[in-house]
Amino acid sequence: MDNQFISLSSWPRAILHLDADAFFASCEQAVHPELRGRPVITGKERGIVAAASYEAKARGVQRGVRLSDVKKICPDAVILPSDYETYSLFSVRMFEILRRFSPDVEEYSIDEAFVDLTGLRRSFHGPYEEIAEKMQKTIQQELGLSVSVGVSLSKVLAKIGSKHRKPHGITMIPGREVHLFLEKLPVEKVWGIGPNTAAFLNKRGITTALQFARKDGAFVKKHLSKPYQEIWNELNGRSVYPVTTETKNSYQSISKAKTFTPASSDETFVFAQLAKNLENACIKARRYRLAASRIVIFLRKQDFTGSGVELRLTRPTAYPVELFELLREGFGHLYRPTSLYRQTGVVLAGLVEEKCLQYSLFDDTTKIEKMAKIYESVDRISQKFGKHTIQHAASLPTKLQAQHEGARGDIPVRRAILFKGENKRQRLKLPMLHVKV
DNA sequence: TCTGGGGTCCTAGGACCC
DNA sequence: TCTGGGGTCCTAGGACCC
Repeated sequence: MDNQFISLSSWPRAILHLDADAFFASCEQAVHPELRGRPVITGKERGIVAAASYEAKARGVQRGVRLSDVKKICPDAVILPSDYETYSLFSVRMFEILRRFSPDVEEYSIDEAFVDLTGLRRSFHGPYEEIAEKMQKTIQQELGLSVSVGVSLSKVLAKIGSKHRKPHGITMIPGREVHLFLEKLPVEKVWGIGPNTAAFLNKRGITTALQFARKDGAFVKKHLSKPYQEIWNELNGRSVYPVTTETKNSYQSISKAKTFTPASSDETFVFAQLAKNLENACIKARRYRLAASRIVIFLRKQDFTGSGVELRLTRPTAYPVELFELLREGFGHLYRPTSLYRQTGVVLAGLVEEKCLQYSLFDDTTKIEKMAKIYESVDRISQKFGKHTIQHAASLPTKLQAQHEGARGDIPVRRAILFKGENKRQRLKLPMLHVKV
């Protein structure tokens, strides 16, 4: 019989995955009742569809489509800019509702969560399916949002469940039925298996999730790395990914990028965009009390090709004033007056906790402390009166030159640019410059 | 398939030390 | 000077995710 999916290694878990349906568009419809029943699209600021309500999807609108094309397919669509602050509020409230049912809630993304339901039937006096129904209903009633839910033995299986029927579905995948879901599922649809691994598996005759799950452990161990061995276990009903309740409080890297239209070759303007990204990234870093020891900056042209540089700092920092000179230098290596640019970006990497910072003998500690105080005030004021109430002059194009000259000689980061690297190329899809200083 | 603006983790190989 | 065995840290690159 096909009961090999019943977990043998430990007490079977009941993991629930919840995924909000057309989340951004649904939030808009919840806030603006007059939009209910109408095709709603968000992403106006970017010129492409970020999210489409089911009414819009029914008319053939898909994510990523250009808004100019949307108007042809669906002339009556309501097109709105994305309002992340509102969506975040809905998100927080949705997670709060889930915590009424179980303390083990993992906030996986703005519109997705995992909940460990194991053992809750007793206190709930009913089957897991009823818990899922009650959650779905509560979220609908209190927030006006539709969600889809999957419940199974592991996170990977629960995800397959929540995707199985959308919108507003509830899909239970008990151990004895796992194979029925996996046999119809192409292996590349499994969470964590991307095009590359799928191509590899296909070459070995594995095209469905079931074929992968049924492959023997020796094969998996021999040909695949740890993440895929874990997925293989999860598909077989052995839960190896825990539901983690801690909310994120640190980062490995922080990046900010912004695309602008029309493209520009104006040096002052493009640099101002870059400086603004740096400021935003630093604001976020300071909020988490982090400082960067490496910075990647990049420029992209109209066809999205472009180039980047990596800058290494002699001392980690999250204060833009210490970095503008470097930024200028790095920018100088990338910028070509004859190119039209569409995007600039900054990545703060090598992040370390502020409290772990050690100053070397050469650092002017009183100066650094002074700067810390200034930025504390800046951050406080920004919080109170909105972002960019206070801004560095370098990100204001007109004042750029004056500020830059004025700042020179006053910058306490002692030097820093290093260079280089083919690295980040893949992730950013950019060639990195080699700059020796 | 990419769009776009975020992120993560894993692995192999080199540098350096004993 | 070379050989060898072992450990640790760092980096670049790869693959995926929402």
